Amino acid sequence: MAPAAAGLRTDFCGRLRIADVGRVVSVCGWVARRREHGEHLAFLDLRDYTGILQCVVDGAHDLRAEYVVRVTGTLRRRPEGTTNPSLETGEVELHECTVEVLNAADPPPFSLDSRVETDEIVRLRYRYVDLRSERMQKNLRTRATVTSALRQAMEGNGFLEVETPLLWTPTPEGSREFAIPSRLQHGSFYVLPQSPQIAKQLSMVGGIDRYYQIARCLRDEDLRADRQFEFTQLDLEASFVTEHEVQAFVEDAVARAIAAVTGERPAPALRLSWAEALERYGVDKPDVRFGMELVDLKSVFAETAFNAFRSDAVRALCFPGGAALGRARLDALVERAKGLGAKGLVWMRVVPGDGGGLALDSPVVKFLSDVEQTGLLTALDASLGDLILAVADERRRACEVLGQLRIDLGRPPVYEGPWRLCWVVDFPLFDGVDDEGRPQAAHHPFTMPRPEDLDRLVSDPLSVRAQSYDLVLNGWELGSGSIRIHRREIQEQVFAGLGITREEAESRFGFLLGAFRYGAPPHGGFAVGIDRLVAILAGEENIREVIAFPKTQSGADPMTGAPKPLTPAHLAELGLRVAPTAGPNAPGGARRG
RNA sequence: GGACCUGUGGUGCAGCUCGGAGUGCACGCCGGCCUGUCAAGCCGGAGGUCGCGGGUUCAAAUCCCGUCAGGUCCGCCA
Repeated sequence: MAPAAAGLRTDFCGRLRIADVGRVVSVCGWVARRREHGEHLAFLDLRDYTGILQCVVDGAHDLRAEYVVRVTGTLRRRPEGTTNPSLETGEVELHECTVEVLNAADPPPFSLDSRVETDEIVRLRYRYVDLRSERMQKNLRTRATVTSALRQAMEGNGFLEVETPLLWTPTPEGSREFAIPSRLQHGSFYVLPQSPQIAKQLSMVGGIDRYYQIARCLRDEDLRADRQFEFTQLDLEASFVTEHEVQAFVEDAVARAIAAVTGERPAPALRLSWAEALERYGVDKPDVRFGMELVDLKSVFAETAFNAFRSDAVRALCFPGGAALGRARLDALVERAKGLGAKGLVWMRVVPGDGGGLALDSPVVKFLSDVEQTGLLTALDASLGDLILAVADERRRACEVLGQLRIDLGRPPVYEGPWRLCWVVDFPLFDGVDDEGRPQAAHHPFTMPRPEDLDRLVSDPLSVRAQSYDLVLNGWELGSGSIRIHRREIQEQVFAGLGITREEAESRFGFLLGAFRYGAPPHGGFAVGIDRLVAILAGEENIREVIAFPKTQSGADPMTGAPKPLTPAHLAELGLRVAPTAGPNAPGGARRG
């Protein structure tokens, strides 16, 4: 819990209470605010990470915001009528104070007051100041609470923490890797690991049995609100387990982390197959906190005369209260659907009908029979004032477009509880084909197919299901995992399915395939995105808010100025020459300061 | 690679549609007054290449083009 104060101070600002009245205490911190009342009275709000304490000081002190000071005085109960219920220390104050300025400070570049939302680039440029804010203090402490709970859970389940290399070997395929030039072998490179995937599998061959690591992963892909170049995963792998045991370990760890922050263990995770998630929610990371599920209307429109609905599939959803949307808003929805790849979008308002029933208001209603209209309303369980959105298209596209519209229209902020964990299982082994018609690995090429689907690996690869699974929290993908292939002949079949030749496989993953000859146990694992988990628990929609020193969307660090050009001497030492077309970072190129 | 939004004293905003003197608000900053405040209060003051470049115009923060930076998203993230 709270550490004992030591060194220059006897106490922390935010922890002093009525019970401490009469004690002579020393506190240290930053000047949060001062209120001066002439030459001989001023109030000084002193801030450390625990909170704020009011100190009554002689007005003659030259104290400014963010000065670092040590205050020694006697704690007393505040005079009648001057308590401040909005402070945890609001019943007490420090008086007869001696103030030592440990360090003066320039005025801060922005207010640390939580009421003012400062532009993020300013906060990032002066991140060391921003970190003093209540928000960042709380977020980083939430993060530490989460990682601590995850470690405890993993160790409680017998997992061994093992570190894996940051300087790894290129394994083309997958996400783009950051390259590190070798000084000792010019022209050769390490890469930073996009995850410790292969290393942890090798640890299983090595008899570690249960491995975990709070691991930094690095991917040179474009950044997003929920994606940074470098991010942190709870990475784990276990031997002699089925996917159910892996999921139980993961769910226990995540539930404990949630409980450590919220005080409450979440309900057990739902389980959905990938196919069911797509059918009901139109995405592979369903947000099951709200309804608006997708409905199959194919049977309603089996014989329809409406050409647009004579399609491979007709899916719809019902947006409660959406009939109030104006025409401009509806047109925007149609455009959104087209932007997502749909041929079109049909909207229908549910309005009062003759004789007290329900009717549809839509440009296409004249093409629909009475039976179809009734069937539609029944299938969607629509009520007066709702808006029905329908897409007719190829099945998967219809589902995916409506799934996105469902999120656009109905989704609460990610951090709004309840915490609804959801396993999505039975992913396909391959997901579509590449430009040359070869199947693409949906997860990664070491994922074990379902045994009953093995015989279709060559004849019908796209129908093969994998022993892989994702964990979803409130519509955010928290992580994914799988049972791995541990037998060489299955691995070769999957490589064959992916169009990877024996020679290619040997050059890319030869060391892994070699290892598998020497007694690889059945094994599987998972990785949990800690930044995302913490962001949700901290009530943030952006993982930058739970990372001490994040990068901007263009991959820059406004505080340090990284990335920067290397000196010619440094480049020469690494045996590198920057191509003249490399842009502003090239030697001699323009570069802002 | 693409779409959309944003850029105005240190900070947060208004001004931009419909061009007319850097005009305004709040916080902060500097100076003065003030012995119970807590977003203290009162008085005075300083502080601006309106992101940058070009164009249109008698005249541009405002209209047009380009560019840079930040954000959200698509592509991308096995």
